[in-house]
Amino acid sequence: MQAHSVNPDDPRVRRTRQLLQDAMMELMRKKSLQSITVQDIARRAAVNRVTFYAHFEDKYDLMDSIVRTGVHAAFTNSAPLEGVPLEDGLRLLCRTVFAFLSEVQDSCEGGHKQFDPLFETAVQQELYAFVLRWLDNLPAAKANTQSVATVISWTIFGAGTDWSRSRESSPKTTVEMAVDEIVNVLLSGLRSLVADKDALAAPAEK
Amino acid sequence: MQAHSVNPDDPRVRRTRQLLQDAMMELMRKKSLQSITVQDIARRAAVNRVTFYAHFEDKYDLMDSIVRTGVHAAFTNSAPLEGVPLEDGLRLLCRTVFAFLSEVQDSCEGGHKQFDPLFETAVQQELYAFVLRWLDNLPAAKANTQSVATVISWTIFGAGTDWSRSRESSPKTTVEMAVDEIVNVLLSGLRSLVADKDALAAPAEK
DNA sequence: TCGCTTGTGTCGCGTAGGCGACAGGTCAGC
DNA sequence: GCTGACCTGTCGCCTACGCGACACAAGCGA
Repeated sequence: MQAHSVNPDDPRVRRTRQLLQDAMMELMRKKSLQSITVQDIARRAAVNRVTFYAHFEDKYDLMDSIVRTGVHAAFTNSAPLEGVPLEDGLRLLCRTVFAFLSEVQDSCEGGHKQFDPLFETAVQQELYAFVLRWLDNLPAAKANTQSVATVISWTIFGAGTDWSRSRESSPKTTVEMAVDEIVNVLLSGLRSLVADKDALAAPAEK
Repeated sequence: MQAHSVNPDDPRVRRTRQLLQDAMMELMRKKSLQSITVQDIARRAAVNRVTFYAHFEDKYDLMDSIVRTGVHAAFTNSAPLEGVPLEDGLRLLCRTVFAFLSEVQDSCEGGHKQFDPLFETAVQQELYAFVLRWLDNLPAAKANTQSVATVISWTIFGAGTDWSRSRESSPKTTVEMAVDEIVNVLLSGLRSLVADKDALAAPAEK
C-alpha cells in the first residue's frame, strides 16, 4: 500500500489514474462490479496490474474515486452557487444531484444497486462537503452549519435515490415536481430547526 | 538523437507516441504545420517536451509517422487483398487511396499542400511497400515485381492527388469514374510492360 | 545597437511505470 | 481428497518519463 507515496501533480500519475477510471467506467456498462477483476481493468487501460495497486487499494477504492470525482465535477461545472439565495441554491443542487444519479443509473448496468453502500457514502460525503462550503460562504453565515449541511445533504441524496429508483417502474413524476417538493420540505423543516432566522433569508445585507 | 533506443513494445512508448500523434492531428485541424511548435504539441499531449525528442526528430518526423501509420491502417483495415484478382485489387487500392487522400484533405486545414514533399514520399513509399508485398504473394508471382510496384504505386498516388485537388474546384468527376479510368490505364499499360503475360491473369492455377 | 522574448535541442537526476516472479487464495472438475 | 486454472497482492530490477537547467538562435521593439 504505497498508494499515497505518489505525487498527484505528476502528469504520468494523472494519466494513469484517468486511464484506470475510464477503463472501469467502460466495464461497468456491461458487467457487474462483482464480476470485474483488477486484471480486466489493467488490461483495458493498457496499464500494468502492479501499477494499479500503486494508486488504488482495490476495485472498490477505484470505484469510490470515480464517484467522488464525478460528483465534484458535476457541482463545480453546473452549480456555481456564489451569492445565490438559499432557495435557488437548493433547487440547483437538487437538479444537479438528480441528474447525476440518473446518469449513473443509465450508464452502470443495473443501476447502482450493486454497490450501494460504497456509492451512498461517497456521494453523500461529497455532497455534504460541498453544501458545508457553500453555507459557510453565505453572507448570513451562522454557527450550526454542520448540522444543517447534514440535513440538507442526506435529504437531497435520499430523495434523489428514491426518485431515480422509482423512475424505472413509474416514470410519471417529473424532475421538477420532485425537486419542488424536496425544496419546500427542506425550507419549512429548516425554518423550525434553525435558531437564527436570518440564515434563511436571501443575502439581504450584502 | 536517442529516438531509436526506446522499446516500441513498451506500453508507455505506445501511449506517448499515440498522445503526440493525436495532439498533432488536432492541431493540424486549425493551424498550419509551419506555425505549430514542438511546445504546442507537447503541451496539448500532456507530455514533456524533452520526451518528444526521445521519439521524433522534429515535428516533420512526427508528421511523417502519422501519415505512414494512417496509410498502413487504411490498407490493412479496408483492403484485404488475399487471393484477389489483379483488376479487383487495383480497384480496391484506388478507392482506399482516394478515400485516404480526401480524408486528409478535409481534416488538415488547407489540405496537404503545405507539407507536400514530406507527404508525397511517405504515402507513395508506404503504398509501394504494400503493393510489392501484394504482388509477391500473388500465385502468379514473377520477377520484376519491384518495377511494376513502382509504376502502380506512383500512378495511383499521383492520380489520387490530382483528383483530390480538383475535387475542390470542380467536384463533378465522381470517385468511381476516376478510379475506372486509372485502373483501365494501368491494366493496358501493364500489358505492354510486362513480359510474362500470366502475371495479369487472375489466379487461375490455384 | 542592445536587450527581451520565444522556440530549439540536450544534459543529469529523481520518480513513475513495466515486467518477471513469487506466495497465497479461491473454485471447478477429475 | 487433489489437481489445474485463475485472481490477488507484493517484491526487485530496469526502462521511460518529468523536470530544472543550460547554450544557442531567430525575431522584435526600445
